[in-house]
Amino acid sequence: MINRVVLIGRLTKDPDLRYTPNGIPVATFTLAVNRTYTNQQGEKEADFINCVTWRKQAENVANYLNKGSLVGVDGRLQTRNYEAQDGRRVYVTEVVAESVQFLEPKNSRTNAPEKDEPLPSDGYGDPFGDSDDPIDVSDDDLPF
Amino acid sequence: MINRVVLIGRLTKDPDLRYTPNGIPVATFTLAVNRTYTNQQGEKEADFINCVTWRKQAENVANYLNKGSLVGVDGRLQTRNYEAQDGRRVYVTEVVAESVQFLEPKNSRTNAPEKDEPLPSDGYGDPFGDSDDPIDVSDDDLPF
Amino acid sequence: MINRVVLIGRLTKDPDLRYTPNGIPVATFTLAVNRTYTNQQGEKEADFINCVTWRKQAENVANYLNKGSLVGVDGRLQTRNYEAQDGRRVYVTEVVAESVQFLEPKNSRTNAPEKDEPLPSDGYGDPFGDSDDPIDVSDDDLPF
Amino acid sequence: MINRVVLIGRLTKDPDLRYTPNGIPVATFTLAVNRTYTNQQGEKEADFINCVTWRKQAENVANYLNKGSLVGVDGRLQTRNYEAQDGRRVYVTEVVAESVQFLEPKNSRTNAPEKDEPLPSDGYGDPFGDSDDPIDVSDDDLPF
DNA sequence: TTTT
DNA sequence: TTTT
Repeated sequence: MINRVVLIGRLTKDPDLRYTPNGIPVATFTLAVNRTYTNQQGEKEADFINCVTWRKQAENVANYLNKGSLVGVDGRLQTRNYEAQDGRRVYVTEVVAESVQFLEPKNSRTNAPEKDEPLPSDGYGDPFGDSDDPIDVSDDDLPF
Repeated sequence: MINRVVLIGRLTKDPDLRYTPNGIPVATFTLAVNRTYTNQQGEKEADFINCVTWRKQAENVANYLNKGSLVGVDGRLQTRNYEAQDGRRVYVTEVVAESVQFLEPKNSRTNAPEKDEPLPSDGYGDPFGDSDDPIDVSDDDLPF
Repeated sequence: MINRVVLIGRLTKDPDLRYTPNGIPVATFTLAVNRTYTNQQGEKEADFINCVTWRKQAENVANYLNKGSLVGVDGRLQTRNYEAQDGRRVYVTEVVAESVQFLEPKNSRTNAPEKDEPLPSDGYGDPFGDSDDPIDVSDDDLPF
Repeated sequence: MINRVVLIGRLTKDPDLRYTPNGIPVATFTLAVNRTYTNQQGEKEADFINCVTWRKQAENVANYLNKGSLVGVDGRLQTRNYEAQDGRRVYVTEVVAESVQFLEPKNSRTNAPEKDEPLPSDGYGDPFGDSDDPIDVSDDDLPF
């Protein structure tokens, strides 16, 4: 069925690069997408949208983007859920970025090798949290 | 900035119609959007995407759609957060449906007047939950 | 660069299935996409958009769709130009349908074998015209 | 019905600003959208897509963009046709840009007052040609 | 050259 | 908490 998302926005922080147990690169990042309308209080004028990308694209994202980079994303919406430490079920809606277009002159990141840590052996965790909650996602679930 | 979502899917249950304190209709519904690829286990083959729509469109959705209805949605992604009963902050990503296209022969719902209950006076609550958590959204935040 | 089109509309006539010299199936069809606004005269209330699709998708389109079928299309815009019989250059803007979603209960076409004629040996012609103008498109130009 | 186009590309030349007989601004421009795939010959690697925009957006486009400017466009596909000088009917497919996002630091154009000539009194002509063919489009047909 |  |  049709499921299409197109966004232009800026990374709220440096992208996060990890690897599945099988060695497939996964990059996650959050886009701030400014709204066109302004509310009366002038507050909450952006949406913050979590994105995931895989393989070569993931490596490019990690190598060439950083906090503040302007990008275009073409992808699709995905929902998943996982069990948090406290046993609650957490529901996640995120964009799987099939293509990421860099909209600024190349500005290669200074290497941040601490980002290249492997994933926990049983999944890719909560890619947008600070914790490392394992979740039930394996290589079999890779979207492409 | 560009923020565009287009979906085709089926309502997972009847839409929910409420009203803001100022009397503006808000309908919420969840779309099951089947994925094109199939994972090896044959499991989790759909995404479940929460949608909101306002005003006339909200009333049409409530009047003409029900569980299982096939629709096309053109809209944008929105993020919000609100405080749950237990004090945790809950982050929500949903689609604001600017237009909803009905893709099946009209099949007017039998009236379900219990759906037309007003919202709590301080916001439109957690539109996708069963509870009535008030959240800090007022008429000033209406997207159009 | 980002180039994305999503449409819902009805086929203005039966799709046209041809083959490149190398045997790759190409289906073309035109979608009538009704406009949401109505002009004062009530005239010209639809856009008529030419679409192309390739390979397996082309065969499915030819086998399962006909005049009046309702479909969703996810694809991209493409421009090409070719020389007409009278020497003029003709510019074409069309949608390359990467995915076509059938939105109506299967209603398998009665076979129309005269549609399955091969393309002229030097290209796929003007797929939306009645003539068979050869154009400078070869298998090398296939978009996927 | 759903009709959505999102593009990122560069203006192939300065935008063209005109006015309808009723004084409504119309800007036209062509976007070069680079393809992601490369054909074997390395030729024809972009699509050239005609766009129209109206009113305030038209004036902004004319004031702030020029040849080479990078923009994002969110809009819809439109088809029209008009009679050429030689009596042939010309079919046009173009994008009505509902929003145009400037993707480069402001670089205000030097005024090009010769662009601000009014339209012929009976329509907005062939906005992408060099000629001034009148066509049967009046203010009544304005899309918004 | 246009669909329900 | 999920639709055909």
